[in-house]
Amino acid sequence: MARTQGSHSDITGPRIRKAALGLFARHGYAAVSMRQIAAEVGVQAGALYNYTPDKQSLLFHLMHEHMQELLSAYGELTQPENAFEALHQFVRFHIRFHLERPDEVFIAYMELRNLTPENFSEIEALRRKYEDALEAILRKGQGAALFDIADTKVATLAVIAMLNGVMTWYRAGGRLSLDEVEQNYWDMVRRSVSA
Amino acid sequence: MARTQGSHSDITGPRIRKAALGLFARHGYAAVSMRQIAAEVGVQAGALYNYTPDKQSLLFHLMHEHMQELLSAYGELTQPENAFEALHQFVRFHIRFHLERPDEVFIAYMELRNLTPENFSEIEALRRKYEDALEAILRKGQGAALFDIADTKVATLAVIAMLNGVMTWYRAGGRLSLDEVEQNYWDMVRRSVSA
DNA sequence: GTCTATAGCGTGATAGAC
DNA sequence: GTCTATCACGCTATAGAC
Repeated sequence: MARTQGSHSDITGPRIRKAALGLFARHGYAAVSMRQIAAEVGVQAGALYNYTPDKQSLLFHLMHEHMQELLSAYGELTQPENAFEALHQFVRFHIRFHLERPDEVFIAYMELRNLTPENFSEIEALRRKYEDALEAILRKGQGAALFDIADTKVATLAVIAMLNGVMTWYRAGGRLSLDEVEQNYWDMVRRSVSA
Repeated sequence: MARTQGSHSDITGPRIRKAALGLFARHGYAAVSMRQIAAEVGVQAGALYNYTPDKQSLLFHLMHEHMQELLSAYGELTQPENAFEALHQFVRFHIRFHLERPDEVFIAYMELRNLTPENFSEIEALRRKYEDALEAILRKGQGAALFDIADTKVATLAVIAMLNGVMTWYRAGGRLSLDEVEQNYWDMVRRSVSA
């Protein structure tokens, strides 16, 4: 399987990131060595440094790309005028997007402390932008008397935390279908903020 | 500060666990060395092995003790007959207990993958017992028509996930008092499951 | 019970051949 | 672009003096 010689600039890079993604998610950034990543790709450890200046950049790249994709995917949705519908769309989007990327999500939440301070700030800013999108919906619905929320910031974080919980237990092919899961969470989120 | 000789069997053990707790919470189990823990306690690395057979046992001990305390503290509460009141008590207990032990909670959630399979199973069983306590409340309230829940298992995990979210942002002395935080979350939890 | 010293190994990253 | 070889260092855990 693994070639021992030759040029693969176009495919080795993605394969390294994919291997790092899986290993970081499974064992944690600090517990994974560059040699392990190289072995999974089928190259020697030194070859990795043709694609990343260091291990930290590998982690940052994965997290940054994930957050950018999250924001751009959500940004492409057309926002319903009605805040109630907008919240419904957010809930469905959040669950579906995150369940499709378990490794990326896991890393984005668990490995924040292994980023350098500069890298941490950058990722944190992106995460904040996503939270702000939800908070804007809650504020709008509160203004329209659709919602009854004591504190929109707390509610924003509570809703996201509740939705993130689905990652810890949902497995495709389990007792509940994805649609049923979405319906379950939407029922709870809707009622938790409704007037 | 650090003694260089002498006997301290009665105090060094707890100090090691306390140092490990803080370092594991801040930097992660895999990223913390026995030398770092020893330095914080003020002894040499070799001395740690008078108190723990290895690093893994240190982690397991911290997580196991935390889960035991959680279960015993909750078990000491007198359970209200009314499921609505029982849920209210659970929410307040969960928030208060967890906010009092940020390091222990952080480790209990983040370091599960760094446990050996045997140790993982043991911790997981304790966590499951705690979840079962909440699920029993939801089932009881559902039976009494106090709650309207599509799936009690999903609701159990959703409520705990929502409540755990408070750990990521609450800081004593911040904008909201502990009582206000409890009230906010209780409002949301109550409505999310109410008939 | 703590120390010093060290065994045995793994780490991230680099140099130079091909 | 990948290889082999290596540097310089850190790691867990142990041995034996005190």
